[in-house]
Amino acid sequence: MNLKQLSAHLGLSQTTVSRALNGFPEVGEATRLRVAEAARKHDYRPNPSARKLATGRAEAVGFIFPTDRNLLVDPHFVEFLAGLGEGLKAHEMDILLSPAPSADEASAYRRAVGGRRVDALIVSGPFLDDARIRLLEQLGADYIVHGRSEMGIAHAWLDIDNIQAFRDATGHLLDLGHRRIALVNGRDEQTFASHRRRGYLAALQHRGVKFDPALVTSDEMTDENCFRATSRLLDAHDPPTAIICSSMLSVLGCMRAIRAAGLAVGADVSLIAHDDCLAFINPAAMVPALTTTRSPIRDAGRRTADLVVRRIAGEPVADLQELWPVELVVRNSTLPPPK
Amino acid sequence: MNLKQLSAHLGLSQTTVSRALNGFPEVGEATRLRVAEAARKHDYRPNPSARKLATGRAEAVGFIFPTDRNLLVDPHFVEFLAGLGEGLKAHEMDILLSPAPSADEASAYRRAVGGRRVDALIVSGPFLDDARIRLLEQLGADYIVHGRSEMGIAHAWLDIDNIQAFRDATGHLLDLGHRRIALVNGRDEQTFASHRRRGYLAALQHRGVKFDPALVTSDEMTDENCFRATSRLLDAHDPPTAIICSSMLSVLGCMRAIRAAGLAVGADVSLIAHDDCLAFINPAAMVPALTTTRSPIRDAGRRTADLVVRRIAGEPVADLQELWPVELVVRNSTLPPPK
DNA sequence: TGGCGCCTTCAAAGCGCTTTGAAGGAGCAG
DNA sequence: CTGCTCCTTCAAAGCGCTTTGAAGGCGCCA
Repeated sequence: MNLKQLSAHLGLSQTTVSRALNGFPEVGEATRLRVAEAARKHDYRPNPSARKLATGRAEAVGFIFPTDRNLLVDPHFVEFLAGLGEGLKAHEMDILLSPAPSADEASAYRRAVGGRRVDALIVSGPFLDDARIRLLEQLGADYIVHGRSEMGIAHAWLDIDNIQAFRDATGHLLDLGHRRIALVNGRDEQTFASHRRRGYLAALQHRGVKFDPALVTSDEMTDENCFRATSRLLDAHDPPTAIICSSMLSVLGCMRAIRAAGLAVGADVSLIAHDDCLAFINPAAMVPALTTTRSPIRDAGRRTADLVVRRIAGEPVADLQELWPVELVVRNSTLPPPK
Repeated sequence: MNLKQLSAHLGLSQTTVSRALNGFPEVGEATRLRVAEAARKHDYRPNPSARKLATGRAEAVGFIFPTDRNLLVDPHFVEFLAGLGEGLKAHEMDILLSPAPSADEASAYRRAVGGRRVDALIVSGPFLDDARIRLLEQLGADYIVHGRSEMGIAHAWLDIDNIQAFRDATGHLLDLGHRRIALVNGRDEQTFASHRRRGYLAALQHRGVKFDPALVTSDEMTDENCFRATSRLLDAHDPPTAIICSSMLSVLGCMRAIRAAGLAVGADVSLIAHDDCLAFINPAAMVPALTTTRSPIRDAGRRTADLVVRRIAGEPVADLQELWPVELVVRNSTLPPPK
């Protein structure tokens, strides 16, 4: 059943039916009801390709994900995408997924934009200086960043306040009496890692605690890397009494390392991780229950859908920048340092 | 730059240019070269919506993923999708992602099919009796299953040989002298779990080892569930000396439970897990290195792309069924049982 | 030289929708 | 009853591509 058939069936023109269905004001109320009823009865669905061709919009948002980099963040992507999809559904938009190896990333972006397959793109896991953003800007494409970059290009973004989050986490540990606090962080080029480091430093400075560079590690956030980093930290001659880890997925590596060193999480070494609320990993159910900085990444995805729709509608990027506060959830893994 | 402009520029008709670009035989070789050259020079890319409208194809494959079920499998989806995307790119097809809560799943499938947004759908993580397959069959849609169902409906599928895999794993443990072998498995309704159980049983039977139902658990494969299941198993009066776990992601829970019971992985309790080769979790790097049954899920995704394209082209489902053997990789977590 | 067939190219008709510009009809003031 | 406005509906022109059916040009054979 297409528009032509439907309108013939109704004895109306395609124009009127189309307008009735799309909520234009110049259609009589009685007519609109008749049309809506008939459309439902015949399960009429406009052909998306035809609509796209006529309107020039793609009715889809592109998400290009690296297949060989940021390996750990995969689950985060999924959770974010779940939210994004939920949010986009309300706008009848789809997600177009293009996996691409990082070497090919640029061409994947070009293909998506040049091929008019999408109306906008989502940039995820941004770097302080991000080549993708530069490229999209140059191509004149609409996009929105989950996170932020700091390269002097104003863009639409939605980010959590990583600085505040890690300032609070560090502050909490300082309150408990810790002075040797380690930060097991992501790569420095990534904005989130940089911000977390800044928050950590700000808290130390605020309390006048001297910063020891040996207590900060930065690397791809894998379970293995965190295990090693933690082992090294604990083996040092003046080991930390508390550790803040940038990811729930890799904090398991920290916990293993703490136990492998014959220490107890909480009693001997306090532990905090950032929790994006991945569905399959629950800090409250760990032993001991883990103190976290918490911000559901799925909510961010859902909200990003709204922002991207507004961006496509032409809202200026300056109005499309949101910073979300992060909650500190204190559980049992943070205790005063041992005497 | 569109077809009209390009053909005007070349002094040719749209027909000829279109055919030249799409490799039809009735175009002179010289003309074809001229056209290809001009297309490249002007970076001409056909408008996908227009092409879709004209051909009636969507040039996209749909993937509907549950946002509230199978929580653990998210990372598997990503890895599979990475492969699928790689494979589809060669055919200039896209992946259309629709997250949907399981309650809404049917409507998501209907929307994808009825809305002609996709040419085919991928069904992932199938159940022995799967409502999605029933629905797609009823809608007359093309689809391919990653895994299999067993409901008397012939469908296209690509699956790994879970029966063989777990028969081999169990056989390996029996060879080492184990007799109390536990299986920490997924939910029984899922085909992969059912097959693994079958393989496990077949190996026991083959060696004449009596099956003890108390040694088999089946539940959603989360880290937490596996931790609990393993703890319970080890607490029982006649605990297993070996455990086979259905997932790399949750085997960490098993390892924690083994250690929490004061036992050593390998020396006290042998451990095998199935490894889908997720990028961020590496059995060889664990301590001890984990024995696994191994089959890269990304390869499966890549191959599925080919199968789905062939399905769309009209190949009968009977020709589109592939069973992949699974490799047993013996590492350090499987040793003879303690005396 | 005429006629046949093949190779190449073309004009034009869709594909199913949106949207412009215009027309029909009802209601009201003059 | 006429003329005007406003409300509703319509016919038709795209959107950019594919594909059908037809025609032009050429070599070849008789």
